[in-house]
Amino acid sequence: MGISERKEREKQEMRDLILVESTRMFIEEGYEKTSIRNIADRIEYSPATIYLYYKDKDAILYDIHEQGFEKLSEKLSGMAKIQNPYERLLQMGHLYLQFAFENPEYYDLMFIMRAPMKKLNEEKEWSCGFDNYYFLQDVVKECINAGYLKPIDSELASFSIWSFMHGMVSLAIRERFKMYSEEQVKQLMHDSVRMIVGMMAK
Amino acid sequence: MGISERKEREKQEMRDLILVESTRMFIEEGYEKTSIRNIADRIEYSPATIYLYYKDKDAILYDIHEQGFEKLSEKLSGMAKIQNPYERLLQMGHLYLQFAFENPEYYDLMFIMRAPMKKLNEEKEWSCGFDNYYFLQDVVKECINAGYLKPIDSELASFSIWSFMHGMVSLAIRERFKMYSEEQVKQLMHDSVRMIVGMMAK
DNA sequence: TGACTTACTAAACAGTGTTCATTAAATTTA
DNA sequence: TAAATTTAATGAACACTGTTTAGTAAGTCA
Repeated sequence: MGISERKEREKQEMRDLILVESTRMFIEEGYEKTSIRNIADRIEYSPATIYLYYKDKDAILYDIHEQGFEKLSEKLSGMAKIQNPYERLLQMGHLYLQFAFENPEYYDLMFIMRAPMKKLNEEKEWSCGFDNYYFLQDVVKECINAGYLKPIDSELASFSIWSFMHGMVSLAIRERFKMYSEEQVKQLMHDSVRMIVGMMAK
Repeated sequence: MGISERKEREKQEMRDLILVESTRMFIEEGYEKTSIRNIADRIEYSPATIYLYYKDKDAILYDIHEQGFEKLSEKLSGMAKIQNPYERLLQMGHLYLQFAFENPEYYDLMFIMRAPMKKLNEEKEWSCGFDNYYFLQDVVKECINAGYLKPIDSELASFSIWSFMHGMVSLAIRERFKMYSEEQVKQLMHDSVRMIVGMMAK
């Protein structure tokens, strides 16, 4: 029976088509213009068809948000080769900022918007978020064990570092740094990473 | 001419009525249920009437967001009596967290949501935001001058502290701390403030 | 070929922010 | 006081939104 397999394949292709075009619209045209009807127009199907492949709009946003985490992981992978864990931690900070500036819409979806989180309140846990957080914790632990950072609680340190990084990025993305120019904000952010991590260093 | 003054007064009263009831709905019923039509129902006027007193929905949200800053200022005023600037800075941090936990909807509007910022892209500057930031800067400067904090750049330090505080709060409000219970998050936050400010101390 | 299943959609529902012509009331002018 | 004018308020519409459902057309199977 090759037919049912072809159908399965076609169903997956349709889901992909919706996801790819939704993502493109979300990134290129912004959240405002990404409505179910606009997506339907783009893929040349009726709005109702989308609901045969995705439960609701939040489910699409959840999948896009997951893709964002894949992109972030790619970005951070360029950091694994650094031997010194303290240098790795610093680089991780700078790459996080770079990711946020290069993909503000993804970042918004991943860490600020409410919509994608609604999906997992009922079903699954937020594994893509957990993975990155535990990854940070491991680097911090390594830094402490190797004596690069003060002997602080690694969980508390990771919590603080992530909060701090996210604070800078989200204030920038949601336009709360109006007292500074964009250039100033970028400069302050990178200086800030050096200062905060520097203060944790022995 | 008492008539034009009475009219002026009535106009202001109507604006107040809209603002008070919008705020009540926003805080009690949440953002979802605060639509122009719902507000109109509540004040027993037609939706179109609201547009005679507010340019658009964002203008209402801007005024509510300003009220939030007043509430925050009140909260922080309970900190002025502390003589020691380092203790004052620490207390400021804890009060900021307390404000956010007691008024998450206000906090969201003040520092996360895009809507209220749209209004001031054309007209004025974000003075209520500026005031609080400069206030923090002053406390930090005082701490440095009095020798409680390391001789770091006060602007960079304030930038970092605010970012860090906001990061914790906004990750909590937008439900990104799913790896912790609510109690754990609160504990981590307050511990975190002590640790970060502690590391800036001499 | 006829029965059944699947894929798709037009149309509707209930909601949103916003605008505008019209009405009714208050105020000013003659 | 009566007429003219200004002001305040609204019903109804516009152009959207996410979502559901009944109905159609095409593909698959017996």
